[in-house]
Amino acid sequence: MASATKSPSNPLVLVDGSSYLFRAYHVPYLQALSTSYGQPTGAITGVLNMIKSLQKDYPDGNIVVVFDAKGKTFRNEMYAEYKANRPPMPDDLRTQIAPLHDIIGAMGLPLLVIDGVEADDVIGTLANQASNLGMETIISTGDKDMAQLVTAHVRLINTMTNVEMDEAGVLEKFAVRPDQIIDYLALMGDKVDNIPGVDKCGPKTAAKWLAEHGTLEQVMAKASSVKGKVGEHLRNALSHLPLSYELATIKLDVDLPENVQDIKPSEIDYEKLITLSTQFELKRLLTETQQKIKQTSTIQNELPEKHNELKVDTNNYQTILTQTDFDTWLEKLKAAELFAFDTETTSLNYMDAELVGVSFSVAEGEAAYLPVAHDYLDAPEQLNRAHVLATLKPLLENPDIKKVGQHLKYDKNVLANYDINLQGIAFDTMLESYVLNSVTTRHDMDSLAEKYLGQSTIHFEDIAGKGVKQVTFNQIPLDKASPYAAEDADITLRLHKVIWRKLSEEKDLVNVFKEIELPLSPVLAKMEQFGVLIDSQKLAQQSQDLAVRILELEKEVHTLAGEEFNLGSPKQLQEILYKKMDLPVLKKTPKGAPSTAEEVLQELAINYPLPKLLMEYRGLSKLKNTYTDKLPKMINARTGRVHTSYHQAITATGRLSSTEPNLQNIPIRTEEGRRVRQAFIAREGYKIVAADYSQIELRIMAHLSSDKGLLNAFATGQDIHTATASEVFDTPLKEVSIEQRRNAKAINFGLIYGMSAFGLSKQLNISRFDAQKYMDLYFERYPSVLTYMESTRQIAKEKGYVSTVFGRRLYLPEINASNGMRRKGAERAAINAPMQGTAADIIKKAMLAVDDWIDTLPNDDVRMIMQVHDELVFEIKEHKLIEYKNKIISLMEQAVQLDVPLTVEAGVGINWDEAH
DNA sequence: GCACGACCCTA
DNA sequence: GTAGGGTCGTGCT
Repeated sequence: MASATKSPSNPLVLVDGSSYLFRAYHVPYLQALSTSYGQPTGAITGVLNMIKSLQKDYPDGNIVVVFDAKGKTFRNEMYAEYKANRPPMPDDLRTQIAPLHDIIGAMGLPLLVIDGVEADDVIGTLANQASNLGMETIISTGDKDMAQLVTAHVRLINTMTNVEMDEAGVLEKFAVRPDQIIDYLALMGDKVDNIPGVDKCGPKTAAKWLAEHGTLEQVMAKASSVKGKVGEHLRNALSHLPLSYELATIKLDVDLPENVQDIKPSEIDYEKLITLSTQFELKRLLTETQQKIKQTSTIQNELPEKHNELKVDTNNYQTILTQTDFDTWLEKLKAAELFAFDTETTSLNYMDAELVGVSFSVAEGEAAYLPVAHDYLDAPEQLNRAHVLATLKPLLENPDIKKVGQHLKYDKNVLANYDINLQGIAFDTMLESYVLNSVTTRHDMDSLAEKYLGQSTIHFEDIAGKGVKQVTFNQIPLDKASPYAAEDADITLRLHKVIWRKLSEEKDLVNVFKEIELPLSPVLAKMEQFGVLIDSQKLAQQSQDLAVRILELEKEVHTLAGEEFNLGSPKQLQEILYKKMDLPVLKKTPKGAPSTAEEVLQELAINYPLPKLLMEYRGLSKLKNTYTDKLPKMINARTGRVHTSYHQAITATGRLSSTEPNLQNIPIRTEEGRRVRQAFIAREGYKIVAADYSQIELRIMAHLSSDKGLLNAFATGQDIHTATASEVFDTPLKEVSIEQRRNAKAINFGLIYGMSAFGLSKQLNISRFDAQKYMDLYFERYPSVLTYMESTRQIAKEKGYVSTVFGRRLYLPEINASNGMRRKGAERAAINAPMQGTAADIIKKAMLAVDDWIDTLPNDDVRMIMQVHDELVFEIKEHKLIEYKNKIISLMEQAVQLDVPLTVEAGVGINWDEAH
């Protein structure tokens, strides 16, 4: 044995990929590796590191990587029990194989995966061919069985331990010659592969016998003369030893697509390597690839021809300061089939944002920034904003001039404040990325550039600073602002090309993008711009009332506790409750501290006075801090209304989210909470109409599962929870008790959330056993629901994603995770996503239909002002209130056609609370 | 000044 | 048991 010695000039290096894959998978520090979205990458990293090390040790070597194929091999046919004791490949290893193959392929290394045989056999065949041709061959493996392949020309190297073995090495290690290894292995058998050998015969005995008799055949012939227990074992093994010998023999004559001398590396696919290393967050591979690209392009640049210099130059960005340059670019924009467009402003809030400049890109690397309002000291003279906008207006408003942008809803809103109605939005990279895969990345431009282009962009913080020292865009010098702004447009166009190519491959996704997300964006913009009217006086009064009550509660609590403390601090509260007052600890937080959460307080409130007061305190201070104090502050001075932002590319499932303020979590469950809703009012002469889908997710479950009982219950218009209770508890509809209905409701909700018996038992405060009984009963009555749940889980595991009725996809990176908690969590998400996601699709389609209808109305009679997942809220003029309300109900109910009817309930009121 | 956990509001 | 956002207190930089 010797450590890696100098290699022959250009050896054939055969890599046993599968053996390294398994070994790397079990290395602790590699096991910890995974992407930010939960895809394990330890085994990939391990194998790549190993290949890298081989490339370093054998710079001129011809590296060929061999993997086991999926499925059975000829050895299984020979011996049904072969490897029967092996557990199936863990899912978190399986998911690493395809990416690893892709990466190795992109590295240009020949990759062999041959059906019906193992990697050993392919390596054996290649080594044999090479050895016959007198080629120096190195087999890189961690598998001792390969020692049988060692010859004068063939050596083994274990790249993980860096131990190399030639013929002498084999003899030293195993005390038998390479040509005796098969005999040696047959005698010992192999527990892991389930190959029978001679009982109690280990390496020592096997080597001893082979030293005495030379071959297995001779050992068997002399079996009768072997004394003692071992002799007996040997004689017992005689009948199966020939089979063991055969199983241990590596094939040398596998049918291969190419002969060894014809296997050559191919070109390195840098682009693919960048994509893959970015996708799987393989930092080292990414850096090395980028370095190699740099080296390669440097070499190209050093070539005498300079004709491609312009092409390579990615900094061909212009700053437009003169009318002449502006005119030139206007022509470019008009001539372009599609151009990228971006605005630079003073604020992320579209209502406050002032336009500072615009940027364009018409081709990769060809971009310009047109500043109009930089006003730092010594700022150069710029074109006049009003003039620029007036000139651009016809272009920007022309629906036939196609634009692409990143999150253009924002730009559309900003431009609306300058009386420009941005049209011709053909693509939006944020939405493209979101539809393509909602979960593997955030959808901001910096993240997208990293993921899809493998490029790091100039970040806003790089040029504007951060924290309190951050300046607004008008303060940023043009030498910094221009490259940033032009790059935004340039990158957007590049991103569009890459993402759209991927998206185009999936018809369903293109459909979701074109028919739902892209047209929805301007509808949301309209809702945001219009805003919601808030009665700030009413909220101010509520705040005052709340303040009084909160102060009272604080005093009472302090008295009970015997000291003053901050009721808002869970930490201080813990001290008081569990240390000072010595209350029982019912539950702990994930970090191990005793919990003071609502459900705990509720339990404690039965026996102690303080928790009850605290619950009231919490409820009221939440109300005051989050709603009654904050909402009036969000009123825009110009419009007198509140303008939320609807985020279209945040949630995994396709729902919208709302911020600044969040209008999707306004209280409704308690009386005090509902008062906040009373402050959501309509303009003079208008009323609030709130229309919501009833039981939409359960209806979708009925549609998706095609369950007869469930479909029938909806078709006949029954109260679904009562109907469920009637079935599950075998009670006539009319005799269903309140308690039974409540339980049925919990089951129904649980199903939507992918529940377990454990979860249901907690929800209903019953035993796990009873919960399981309920669930069993449910599935007995609605068997197709069970089938649907199971097949959804199955599909998720196989494909890695689930889909909505309209083809939207949700990827579940952790669906095959080895961590049980994570896997189970992904399974629940897989169950929930098609229902929640389809509901999101439906209301989005309804919004489009309603918006189309609103556009046909002559006056400003109807305004869609809010969306809360299954509810749309409108401001409607009083004169045709009922007619319009009914029209909206019908549009929402007919928005899509499912196997169940959709029903919408709508209410009217002078405020949002009354409209419910 | 910022990130994070605990808590609580919604569908 | 699903999907979100906002506020507060706390502890680190």
